[in-house]
Amino acid sequence: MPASTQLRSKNRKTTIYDLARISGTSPSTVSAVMNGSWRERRIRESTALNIKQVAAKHGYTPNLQARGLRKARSGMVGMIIPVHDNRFFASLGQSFENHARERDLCPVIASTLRDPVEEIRIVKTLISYAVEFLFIAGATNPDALSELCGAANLPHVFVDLPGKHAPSVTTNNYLGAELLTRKISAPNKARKNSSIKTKTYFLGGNASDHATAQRIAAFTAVISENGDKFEADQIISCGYSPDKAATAIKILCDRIGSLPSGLLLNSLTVFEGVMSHFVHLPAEAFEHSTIGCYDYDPFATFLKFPVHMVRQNSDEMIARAYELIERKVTDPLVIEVQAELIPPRTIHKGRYRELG
Amino acid sequence: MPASTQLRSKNRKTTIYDLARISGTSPSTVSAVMNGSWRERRIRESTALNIKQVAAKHGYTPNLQARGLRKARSGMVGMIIPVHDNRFFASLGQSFENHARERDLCPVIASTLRDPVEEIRIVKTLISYAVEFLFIAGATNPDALSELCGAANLPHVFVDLPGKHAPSVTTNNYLGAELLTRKISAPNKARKNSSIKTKTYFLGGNASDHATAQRIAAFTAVISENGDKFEADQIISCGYSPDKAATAIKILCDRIGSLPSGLLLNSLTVFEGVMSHFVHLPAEAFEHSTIGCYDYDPFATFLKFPVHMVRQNSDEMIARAYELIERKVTDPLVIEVQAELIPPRTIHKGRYRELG
DNA sequence: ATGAAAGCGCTAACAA
DNA sequence: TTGTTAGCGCTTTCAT
Repeated sequence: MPASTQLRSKNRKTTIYDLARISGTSPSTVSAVMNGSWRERRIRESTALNIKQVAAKHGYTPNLQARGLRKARSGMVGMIIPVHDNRFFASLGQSFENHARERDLCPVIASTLRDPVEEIRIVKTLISYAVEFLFIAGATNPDALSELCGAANLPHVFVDLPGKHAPSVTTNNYLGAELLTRKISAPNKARKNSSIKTKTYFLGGNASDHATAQRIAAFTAVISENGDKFEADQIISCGYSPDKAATAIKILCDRIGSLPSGLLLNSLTVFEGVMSHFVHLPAEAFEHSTIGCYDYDPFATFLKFPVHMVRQNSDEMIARAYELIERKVTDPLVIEVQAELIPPRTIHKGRYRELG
Repeated sequence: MPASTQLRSKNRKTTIYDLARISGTSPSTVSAVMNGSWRERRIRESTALNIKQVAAKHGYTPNLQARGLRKARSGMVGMIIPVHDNRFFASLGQSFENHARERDLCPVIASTLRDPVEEIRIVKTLISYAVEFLFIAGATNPDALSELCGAANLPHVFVDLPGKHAPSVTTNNYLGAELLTRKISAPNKARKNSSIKTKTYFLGGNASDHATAQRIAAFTAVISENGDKFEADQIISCGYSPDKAATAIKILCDRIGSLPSGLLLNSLTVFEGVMSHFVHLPAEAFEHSTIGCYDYDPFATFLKFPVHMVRQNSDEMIARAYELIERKVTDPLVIEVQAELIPPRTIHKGRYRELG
């Protein structure tokens, strides 16, 4: 076939120049029509309509990289989370995305697997893609990330784990843990004068991480205010992995000869590990024990023994984070969102009701 | 301050031109150094080193939009899923991301909320951002998406729910449901001659969706092969919402006067809804009933009554999908990945063991 | 071993 | 009401 009638390469996508040529107009007119600014450019309705039809017919899609390059804003917004495969972070991600779409932004969610090196690499990548702002959830090294963002002039807010150099939205860990500890230690008071041991334990997490530290503070405060003596061995920070938790609970049970009267599990993964030990215990073992978990899984509220859970309000956290961004807040203030206590719904205990 | 010494606007980011000026070299040299192609361009090691230092000092980050525009490939890869907040899809997302990072690609995961219109909008957006390929999980309208991708010359593979115009990786729904149905209907045979009702029910999902259809086919096949008569009322497709499931199970229990002897729940959300009814039932109600669920939650395996679960192998599904992309497969072949049967680990029934 | 210059597709002055 | 044109920051021949 002669060069003059050669078809455009099957692989090259239609551009505004093609559309301009085909519709007998100019690239800038097409541009205005395609990006919706044609009314204020006073382009005739008929022209716009025609161009739109041509565009549809040729399956035109705008090149957002080119647009982003030119406008120096990409239309993308970023969020980093430790993992997708976790109820809490998945909810945060879902909320982030819903809010982004309401604003016609393209959400990009990346997971860091809690690796500080990867975390930095990912933030650099997002900066390179010119995301317009960044939410940072569960950062391992908030300050380093703030520095990166600062250099790139990138507005950012911390979620869940706070940072010192940008605004943060966190759960009110202290209050949540306080309420939870009351639930699991309250029954102890009742049998204060009985022969039953009344010691309550906190299991899981790293005492050095901010959220855990706050929860431990609340835990010890509640224990102490009962007049009970608080001992250091009541805190067992064995990390978050199910395996570590399984080992830790086994050792504890062996040592004290029974389940503790109260047990606060610091995450679902910890709970999962603990369950793999519980499976070996007889039903009676749970009679004088109350379990609480800081985090929520619907099925965990339906176990044989009552479990008090805390559900974080991920949607409100994200809503607040957007507010901070939109108000252009950059001071390192911390907004605390309240978590919700979910009562046990243990089956075979009569009607569905709050046991706590 | 005189214009000549004016500092660059705090807001403008450093470019290769700045770096070239500062290091006394040229943009193309800087470009080669920054994108790693400097060895084959035979740039002196010392030059490269110097440029790298200058870049680091000025906090340079490449503009990936510009690079993408120029190279006509963005370095991003896309995946759409119905929701983030779901164990299975979250796992798929996590695997997708891990594999992408291994290949130095930037993963973009977007959720459609099972809305066909949103689904199309999102794919168009990803096309506009020039993602290099697309994984489509749980599509509501696979064919429309294939058409879009085809027009944009975008390689894509379907995951979970297959498409007709591109390769797919699905779970072997038939086999999974077959195994599961055997588990929950096997006990019935044992009491074949007793007075206990032996009817087994399938609850949840939409009979029209591909995965559910396959599972129902397996379910009916297993039921029938026992010589039991199969009746249409044994399939209750009430959708996926917990509320609908709660209502459906209540109606069923009221109608037959007890729990069915076997019950296959088609998703975790369905199971969740069913639980909110179970909570009203006495312990004895479960004695002659076996429950199975197509999907997995660790805590659901620890309930008072035994629950057989199916866990889909999300990581292998994603690995296969990458293989298809990398082999440039475009034929609509379907690869089936096998799901795993997870036995109950009900507590208070003796040692941790497989009950099934 | 390095530099100059064209151009990726788009937007936004500025012209007309 | 519409067209012309100069870049956005980068890669990539082609020179040197």
